[in-house]
Amino acid sequence: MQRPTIKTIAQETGLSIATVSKALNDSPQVRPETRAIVVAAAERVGYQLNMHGVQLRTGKTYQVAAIMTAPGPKQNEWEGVEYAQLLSGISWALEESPYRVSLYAVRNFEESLATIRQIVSLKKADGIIVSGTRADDPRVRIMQEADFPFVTYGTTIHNAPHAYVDADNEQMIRLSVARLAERGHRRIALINPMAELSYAITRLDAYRRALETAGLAFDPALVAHGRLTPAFGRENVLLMSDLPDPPTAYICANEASALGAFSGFHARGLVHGRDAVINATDDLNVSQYFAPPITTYFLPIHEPSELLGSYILRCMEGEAPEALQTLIMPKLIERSDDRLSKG
Amino acid sequence: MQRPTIKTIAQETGLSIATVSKALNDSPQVRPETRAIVVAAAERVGYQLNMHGVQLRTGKTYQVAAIMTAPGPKQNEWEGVEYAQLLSGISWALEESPYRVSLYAVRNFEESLATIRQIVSLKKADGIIVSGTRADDPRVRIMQEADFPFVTYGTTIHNAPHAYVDADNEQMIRLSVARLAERGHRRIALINPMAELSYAITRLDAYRRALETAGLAFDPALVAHGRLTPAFGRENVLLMSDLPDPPTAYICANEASALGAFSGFHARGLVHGRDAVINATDDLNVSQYFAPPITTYFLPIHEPSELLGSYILRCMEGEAPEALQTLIMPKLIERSDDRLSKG
DNA sequence: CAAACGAAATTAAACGTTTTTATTTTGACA
DNA sequence: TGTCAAAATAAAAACGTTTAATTTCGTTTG
Repeated sequence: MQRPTIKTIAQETGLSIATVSKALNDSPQVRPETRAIVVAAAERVGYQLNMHGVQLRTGKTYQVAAIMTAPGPKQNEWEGVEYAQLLSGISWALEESPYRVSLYAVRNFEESLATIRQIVSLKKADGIIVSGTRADDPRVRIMQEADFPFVTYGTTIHNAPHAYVDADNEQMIRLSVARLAERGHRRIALINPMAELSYAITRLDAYRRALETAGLAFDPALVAHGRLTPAFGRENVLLMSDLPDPPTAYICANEASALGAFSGFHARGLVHGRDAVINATDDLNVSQYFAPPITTYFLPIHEPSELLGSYILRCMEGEAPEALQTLIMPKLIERSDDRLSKG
Repeated sequence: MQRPTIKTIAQETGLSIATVSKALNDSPQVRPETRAIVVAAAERVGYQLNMHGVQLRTGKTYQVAAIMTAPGPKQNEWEGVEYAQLLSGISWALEESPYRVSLYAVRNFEESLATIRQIVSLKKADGIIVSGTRADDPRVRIMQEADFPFVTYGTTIHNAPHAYVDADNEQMIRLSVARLAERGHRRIALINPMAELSYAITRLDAYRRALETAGLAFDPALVAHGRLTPAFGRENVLLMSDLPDPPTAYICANEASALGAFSGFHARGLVHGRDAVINATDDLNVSQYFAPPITTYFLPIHEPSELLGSYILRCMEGEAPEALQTLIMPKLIERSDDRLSKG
């Protein structure tokens, strides 16, 4: 037996396929009694909407493109990004809707740009979710110019507003620096993501201002930008601990780099809490298992990701982007005193 | 201007849409010269195939469903699964093909079963990639009975053969146990994934046989099954180190649980290399940043994932599943001696 | 009571392909 | 030059849906 279509229901009920279609779409043009008959018949024959027909007719794809920038196969370094959680959060937010998440894995920024250009021009999706934004992001410009629905995970400085979700990096760094300064730290290192990323800039700005507020000098030697791998964290601890006036605190942008920082401590014979401390900001919450556990600003990844999903839905429905902007403040989890016990 | 279709090309060339379609699909029914004209015209007008038309006409979806079982939003525990890499590997393998990866995030086994049932019965995809297989896996049975193309990441015991990719868990555990036994360990703990998972069984079997070969007794108290979170690793070190005859070696199924095991060492005052050692088997390769780094069987995730992608392609093309089965042997990376230096 | 109206249904066209069937063209051969 | 088969192209139908245009029919209205 063939899969039932609206034609099947039409025959079944003696109505025309147009009426059936309208009935199933809750059109006001069809009488409630008729609708009931149609719905009953649909139920009876086990009708399921065939998306291909809809897609061809309406031009809608019912796909949300998730652009995922994952490093190429050659790089086996862990970056501590829980893309899985991010993607499932989005996917779950779309669960009740007819939309599906279509994955576009790209290797780098240029590829993501090309991919987005293609999706937009060929309408391969109805909406796009993009992460790893740059301050001035050409991808955002492309989508804005095409009036294409999109949400970014991360902010930008574009003048035209767009939907975004992000952690409140500014506040997080500000409080983080203030807290360490309070505890007597005068040399605070910032392990930051790649310099071109929007949140790297936000964090750096906040860092500089917070230092100023605390009356501390800014030293470029205490700031590092790069891919947030353990290797990067380790490397910078090795480098910075050799400075004449080494840092007594490291603010790592994620837990992967924090883990690497620990490895650097180990290599240099530094003891956490005596020689220096490590703080992290992340969404993985794995740092509670470090030895010792460290203080972290923690943002459960499902929060921003579900928000991304619901925002892209609302965005595709035409809602104004101004209403779809959220900065989430991660929660401070203090796992160590973070005062140096010189002894 | 409208997006060009084959109709546009037909007008442009004066040919019929049928000929254009055939020409573009390399049909032998069309003269090479004609094909050249069509291709040139297509190029000129910037023609791009509209998938919706194809999908409606052919019934093919050009989607590969990737079933991803991610724990619900309530569980923030890291499980050290690099789904991102897995998904991108698959996605890259499909890059040259017309297929896209469509993501189906599910919360648990039951949901994955229901999802697969739906995909199969409603033909929502042309192929399925499923991970986390059970020994006797009802999802596999459903797909087999429906003659639906699929590849599993993980083995099963189904009699009918199917395409799969997996790490060679049997050999890995066998060698791992033998290596530790050689180094004088008589009490070797196995931190295993959830008992119902196929690879848990494979590993347990291999473990028992390897113990026997080494002349060591099997002690159920040294085996734990559960979700491979850091919490699980920690918990089991706390438990097992309290045994009258505690283990001197822990084989952790992934690096997340190994990290947790370290945390357990820390809590109990155990020193790695003196009181006990930790080994891991994983695809993350983050254990080189542990303090101290530990010995690991390492399988770069892009290998199995790209294989999954190419296998599902070949499977959808009708290739026999027997030809699409691979066990990959992870590489041993010795980062510590793993002999106990009692002292 | 006929005309006009409005609600609710139907008809028909369209979305862009592929594919089956029909038709035309071509070239070989008698 | 005419015939015929083979080759190349064209015509038409179909996939499942939505929607604009049209028809039907009962009700209101002047």
